[in-house]
Amino acid sequence: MRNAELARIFREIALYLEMKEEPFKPRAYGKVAYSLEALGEPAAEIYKRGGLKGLRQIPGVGEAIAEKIEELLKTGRLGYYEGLKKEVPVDVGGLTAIEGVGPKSVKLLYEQLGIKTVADLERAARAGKIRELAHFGEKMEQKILKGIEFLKQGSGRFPLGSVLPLITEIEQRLRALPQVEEVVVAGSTRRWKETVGDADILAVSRKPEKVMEFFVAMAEVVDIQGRGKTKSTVKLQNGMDVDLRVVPGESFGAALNYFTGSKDHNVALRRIAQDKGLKLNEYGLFRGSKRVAGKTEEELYKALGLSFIPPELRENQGEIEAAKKGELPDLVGYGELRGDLQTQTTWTDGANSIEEMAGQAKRLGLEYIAITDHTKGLAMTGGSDEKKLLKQMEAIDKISRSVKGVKILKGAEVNINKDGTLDIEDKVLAKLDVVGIAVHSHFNLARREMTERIVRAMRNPQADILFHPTGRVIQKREPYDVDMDAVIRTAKETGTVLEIDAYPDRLDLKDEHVRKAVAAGVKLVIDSDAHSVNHMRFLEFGIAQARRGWAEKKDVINTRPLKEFLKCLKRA
DNA sequence: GCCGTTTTCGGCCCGACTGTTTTCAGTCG
Repeated sequence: MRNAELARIFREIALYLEMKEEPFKPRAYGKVAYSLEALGEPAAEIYKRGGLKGLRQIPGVGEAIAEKIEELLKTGRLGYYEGLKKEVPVDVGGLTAIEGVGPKSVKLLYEQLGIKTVADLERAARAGKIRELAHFGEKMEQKILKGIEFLKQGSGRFPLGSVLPLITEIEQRLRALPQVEEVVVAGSTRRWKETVGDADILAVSRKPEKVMEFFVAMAEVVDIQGRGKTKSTVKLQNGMDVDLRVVPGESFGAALNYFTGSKDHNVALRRIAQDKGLKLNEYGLFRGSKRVAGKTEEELYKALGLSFIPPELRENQGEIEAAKKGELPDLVGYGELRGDLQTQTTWTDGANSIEEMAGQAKRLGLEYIAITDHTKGLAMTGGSDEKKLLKQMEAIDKISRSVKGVKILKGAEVNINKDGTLDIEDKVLAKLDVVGIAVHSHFNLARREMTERIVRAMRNPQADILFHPTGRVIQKREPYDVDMDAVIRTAKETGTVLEIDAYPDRLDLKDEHVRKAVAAGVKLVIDSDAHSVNHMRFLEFGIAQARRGWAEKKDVINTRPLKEFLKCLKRA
């Protein structure tokens, strides 16, 4: 059973317990669901290796839940869950996914009208039966129907790269208002999460009504889900929700902190405040009614006895403990990259020439760029064979004579064959400055076969960098089934560099892999995987990904000057 | 049901907005 399925079951249990008004237990189950989703490896693997004791290492898993996971893994069923389901046999997950419908409503709808599914609810609402219930009314009935409509459109989460331009535009519009003193995008966008469910924008203003008026009237708004003096939520044409919160200046730091999250991080901070006899909310840190901090995030963390925690780390994954001890990593900074090691040109499937890509690198302030077109295994892109590759090397030499201010490195994105060999002869690879290797075919090999294939390729003395190591495309393609611990071990053993692919749909390695690689002392590069000059701006997404994996400047070798960078490669 | 450099028992984050109510419960983030 996969983690996502385990998580779904525990989340449903939490909802059932909430229906029964059980105190505290719902939180415990909900937390475990979240924790399972965030887990780097299958719980089944953990159980196989470490049994019940292993499971209890998972955050939020104690004796009782460990046994429940065991039962699910062994039998595929859970008696406790089935018992709850029998009491109130409804699609609680589906029903509570409707905006405005929670577990209490689900219970009432079932008891009063026998509603079990979203389809039942839609029928009842259309028939005007909802408004007749106590605590419901005509407005709730309409809200439910609207919620079901939105659900059918299936919006969900968005890759950050696909919505960031719009979010930034809204931010700029708000900033231009005369009533607005300050605007910041907070939430998962500020934490640079791979995908965002909604956008959270924070503004400082003494006239919040005017700001709200403008916000809910924007052209992209298709629905106003909430509108108050200080907080409003709208849904945009593309299905994304945007929250705007307006606070006074003296609360800005506390509000920014609260609104940036993550939720778990916030809860942990509030616990620390409690322990110190303080209270933390979005208006500040208070001792009694006296505000002791809140204007800036810096003073807030300081008052809690913590060093400042960069937003990318705020996931309650050990950053608070590290901040307490003053042991936070000195994260690699935006703008610290000196080179880009994966770019494609018109020689294969890129949109721009070698000269144009080099020119863009220079404009972006880079010192070097590797041209890494595909090789012959990827026939559809016109991938290079040995002959074409040698010809491209000559072309680069020629171009280099006229292009000043940026060094063009000769490279390739070499295909890893099914058996782990490479599709270009070693003696030709040896002539290149940088050799990247990557899987582009046979994505569905079994875990062991895929792992052996990639490990074998990494052992090739010509293979400098493993490009996009797991091959996932966010919301489109699952990662290949590869044992990343083995890949990280092999990288360390062989001196192979692992790539963080900055392309916003890839962001591969994932944050947790980056963190493991960094802990193992593996060298990393951050590349744009650009197929046009415009894509080279994606590098900042890769830097964000590295930061979310706790990477420092020293871990990322393309922060170094060219000569030093080249010395870090295996073949140097 | 989980968790612990104040705790192995006694705690468990905090507030805005909505809709339905005449003072609050439910939902959401």
